Amino acid sequence: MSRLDASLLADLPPFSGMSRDALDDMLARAVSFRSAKDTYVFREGEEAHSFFLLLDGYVRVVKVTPEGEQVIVRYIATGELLGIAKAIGRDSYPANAVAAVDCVLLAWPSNTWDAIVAAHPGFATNTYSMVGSRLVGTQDRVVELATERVEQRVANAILSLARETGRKTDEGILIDFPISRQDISEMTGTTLHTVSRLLSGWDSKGWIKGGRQKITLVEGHKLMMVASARD
Amino acid sequence: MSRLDASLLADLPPFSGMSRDALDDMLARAVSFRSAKDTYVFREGEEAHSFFLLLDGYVRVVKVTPEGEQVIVRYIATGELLGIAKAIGRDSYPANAVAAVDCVLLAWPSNTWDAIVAAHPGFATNTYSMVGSRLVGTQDRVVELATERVEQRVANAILSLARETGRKTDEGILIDFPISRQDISEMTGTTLHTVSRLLSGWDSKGWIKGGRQKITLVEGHKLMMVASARD
DNA sequence: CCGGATCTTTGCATTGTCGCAAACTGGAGA
DNA sequence: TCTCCAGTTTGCGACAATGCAAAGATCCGG
Repeated sequence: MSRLDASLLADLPPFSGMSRDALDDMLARAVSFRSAKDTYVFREGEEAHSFFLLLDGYVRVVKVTPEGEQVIVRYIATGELLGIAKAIGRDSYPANAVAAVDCVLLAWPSNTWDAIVAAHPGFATNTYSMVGSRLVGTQDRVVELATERVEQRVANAILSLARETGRKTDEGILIDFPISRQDISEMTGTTLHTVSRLLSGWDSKGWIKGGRQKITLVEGHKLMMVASARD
Repeated sequence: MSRLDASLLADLPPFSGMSRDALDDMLARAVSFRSAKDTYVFREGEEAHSFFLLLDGYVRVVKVTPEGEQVIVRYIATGELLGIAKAIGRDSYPANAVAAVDCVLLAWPSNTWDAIVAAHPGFATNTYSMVGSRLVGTQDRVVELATERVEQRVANAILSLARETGRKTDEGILIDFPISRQDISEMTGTTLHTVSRLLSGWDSKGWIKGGRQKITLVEGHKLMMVASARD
């Protein structure tokens, strides 16, 4: 396994404002590991033994209903924390985390949380404000689901994915991990059929470029019009 | 204004595990005030000058969309904290807070947050785990909106309200603040018409007892059947 | 390079929910 | 007590979105 260096962490939001020594200390307490595409990083209900930093890749956070329907709660991008149940006073994970691509992660045992927070108050502050952002973001999602139509929600989902995880190509902004119509439907509370109809419509207008588990945003402003249209 | 005693706080979740001296200290930093029914405790976007404890009453947390539609994010019950923007690294409130009935609150200036947290780590821990619960609860709400039908969501909303704020009467469990069909629709992402149809249907079956801004849950298990019906 | 699994597209019938309109009702204030 | 108004109920037509079904496209492994 390769040596890890504090400079890997220095630029990541969870560690902003922390000294090099502090980063070394954090790193010394962590274990690095890989998670292959489509394998679980952790599962809902499982005891929260660790919390994680995603060093490379993308992770899907998924909830499953009693009826077996899946809902994608969020995507975790490279550089973000996940599984921080202990930080919010829970001792089991509230959702499943699945690698959307081959991933590299750092793991800290949950029982080191208190010591880490005590030693690195800046890390604690960063983490709590991230939790706050997620709460606010999730509330916005509730508002969206409660008030907008499917078409608008799907447009918003694609715009968000492009913004947060987009990679520039010569055709437009490509969502840089495999994402199916089914995934989009699980993000927006609809069916893969409806998503497919919408995307193929936008594709034929040249606003996006679709493909198998692939979406390229070509004309973002057109989708923004769709997302905010009164009707 | 009446004298406040630390015993008022001792039994409330935000202060659990804190010493009498600590409670006195918290209380000494706070200001008590009243908020009449339908007045704002704070508004979305406003600078988060204070955070609050609801000593008596109920507060509605509401978001408004650009199109002017309202969404009720949550109800705050007696004994809960609200407006803790500073705790999660925000300097403005992310939603509106409106008194659902005449309320009594305590307010702490936001700039005392750091000092309070430093002096009372137990309070900080309690607060962060409350934020965590709200995040998990809000995520569950996303799952519900994404997968369940209106009928189930309305049933769930009533069951939750009855559980969290219900008062036992001879007819059943009464939601003990004025709540309109419109309010229920703004909690569940539907229209007051649809809510009215559902409630009057359940009323005629004897499962609930409706009234003007009033709902009494009579046969909770029947609503639970509705809430979890496959179809 | 072929076969099969997976993902996507599309047509059609069905329906849950909305939007509009109008009538009804109960309670607060004059 | 009467009046008025906010809140509630209900009918009906419209439509967005679903569910089902089948065909088409794309990729991966042998």
